[in-house]
Amino acid sequence: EAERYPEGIKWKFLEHKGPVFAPPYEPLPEGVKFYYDGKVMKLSPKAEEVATFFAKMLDHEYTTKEIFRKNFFKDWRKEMTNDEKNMITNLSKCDFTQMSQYFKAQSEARKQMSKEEKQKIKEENEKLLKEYGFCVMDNHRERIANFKIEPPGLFRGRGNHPKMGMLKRRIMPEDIIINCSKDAKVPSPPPGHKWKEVRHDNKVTWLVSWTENIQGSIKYIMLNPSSRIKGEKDWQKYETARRLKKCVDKIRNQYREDWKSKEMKVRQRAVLALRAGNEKEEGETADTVGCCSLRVEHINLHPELDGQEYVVEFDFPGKDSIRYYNKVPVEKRVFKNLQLFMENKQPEDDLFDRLNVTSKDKSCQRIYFMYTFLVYKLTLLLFYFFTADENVPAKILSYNRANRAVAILCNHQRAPPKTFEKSMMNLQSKIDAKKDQLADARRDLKSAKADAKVMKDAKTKKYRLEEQLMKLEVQATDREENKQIALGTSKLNYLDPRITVAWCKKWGVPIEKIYNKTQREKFAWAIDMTDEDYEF
DNA sequence: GCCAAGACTTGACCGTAGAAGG
DNA sequence: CCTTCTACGGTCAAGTCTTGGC
Repeated sequence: EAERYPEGIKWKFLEHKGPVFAPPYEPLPEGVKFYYDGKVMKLSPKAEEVATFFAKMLDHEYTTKEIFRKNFFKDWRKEMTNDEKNMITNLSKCDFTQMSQYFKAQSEARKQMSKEEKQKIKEENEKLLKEYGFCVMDNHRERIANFKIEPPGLFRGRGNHPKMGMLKRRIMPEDIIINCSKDAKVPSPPPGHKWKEVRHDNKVTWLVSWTENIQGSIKYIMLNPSSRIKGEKDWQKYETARRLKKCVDKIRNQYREDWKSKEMKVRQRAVLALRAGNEKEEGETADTVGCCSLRVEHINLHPELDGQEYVVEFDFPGKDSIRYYNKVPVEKRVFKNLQLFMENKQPEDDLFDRLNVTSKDKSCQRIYFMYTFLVYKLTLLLFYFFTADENVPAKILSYNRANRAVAILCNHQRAPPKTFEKSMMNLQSKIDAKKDQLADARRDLKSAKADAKVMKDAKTKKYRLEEQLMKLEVQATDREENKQIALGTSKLNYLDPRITVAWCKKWGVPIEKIYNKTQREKFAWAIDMTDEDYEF
């Protein structure tokens, strides 16, 4: 309901306190020794700090990887004095165990702190949040998402990242660009320091930015998802998806026609159907692909497989190097086209070689709406799975099942929780105990026939136990089905929250059962505007 | 018109507060 | 009340998509 701004203008007034910097390095106590080639060695403060980054990760698999060790050692040497450089020439001769043990002891001590000490820390955090965690954007006090600057450490790329282990340097005020409005009070840099720049750009949403040294990319401090500026954008996303709903059939018919096109490029575009997977700089990042950047080696074609015709077998590393493996039956025309695209190519050649994903080719534009399409498709899918069970736990199960169907489609997997089996067994024994109780209650009820009051009590008890048992059983089903599925991403990013809100209202499910506090804050706009007849 | 830089969204992972269980 | 477990939220890497400068 707030005033709309002209195209591109994101705000008129913006004031904040600037970022919170990582705490300065605290040198190790005298007693904690570092050994090189079996001999004690006192490191210079800079070299010591970088050494502690490695020591802190000693138990992690990263420190066994060759690329990680090589990158770390190279960057570590840059921080050493000449003497240290001459002395320390082999990482394998470095002994970080005392450092590592010291940090473990510290974290143990933190756990053992008294209630009062923990309370004190909590209060300090709250104070910091209160002071730096909010800004004023136009007429609202808004929560900032990440007001703390990322501390220095070793870069942890995912998958086979060529830069893993490199030193992520400490960010100083001199690296920081502050963005605020001209009429706002400019945050003051820490004493003795200056900001790199103060600018007043209301065509962007960020408050603070800096350039990180690993990829040379820019990092930002922005607002929380609960903020107006994020909420409006989110809302807009779902509105675009709703508009897509109106023309999706036309688009589909068009690309089905294009499967027959004389022009290879048009065919490729039509088989691809949507755009995902930008080009990446080789050697700068892990080797992962999206559908535009699929290579011949990532698919296998089976004219027949397990009783199905025209099956495409996908096997490729996707975002975060998560493996995508799936066998998908496709229409004959798609299959034949894929065969054509693979002809006379090497495994490492691009499957869709005629499409330039970065080009502004107008004829390709209509397929350039990856999120929109996902949002559209997934929201419909959620809707499709909704059912109306009579009790609330069963309704929630059915909601989660719908959510799960979406997550599976998106390949949102998770490693089963470490304690999964155990917690499942615990739950099962609770169910068994409940069943025993219920059997007892049923027996009591039978033998209570004579006395009306006793019988009434027994009935209530039986009913209550049945209710509790049902809840436990539903919980067990839900947990079992969710073993390897991560619901968060699809719930937070792809499913129109208004559908969820409408569903909750329609079936009398409290919204807190579906969205936790953070999620309710993020979707406040949807909760406010939606009634039970909302249609996507 | 191209494309690198910039902006913004998505996503896995991890530590821990606080709920649940004993 | 103490211990155990798990959901939550923070963190930051890794994507997508837009913009602006040449």
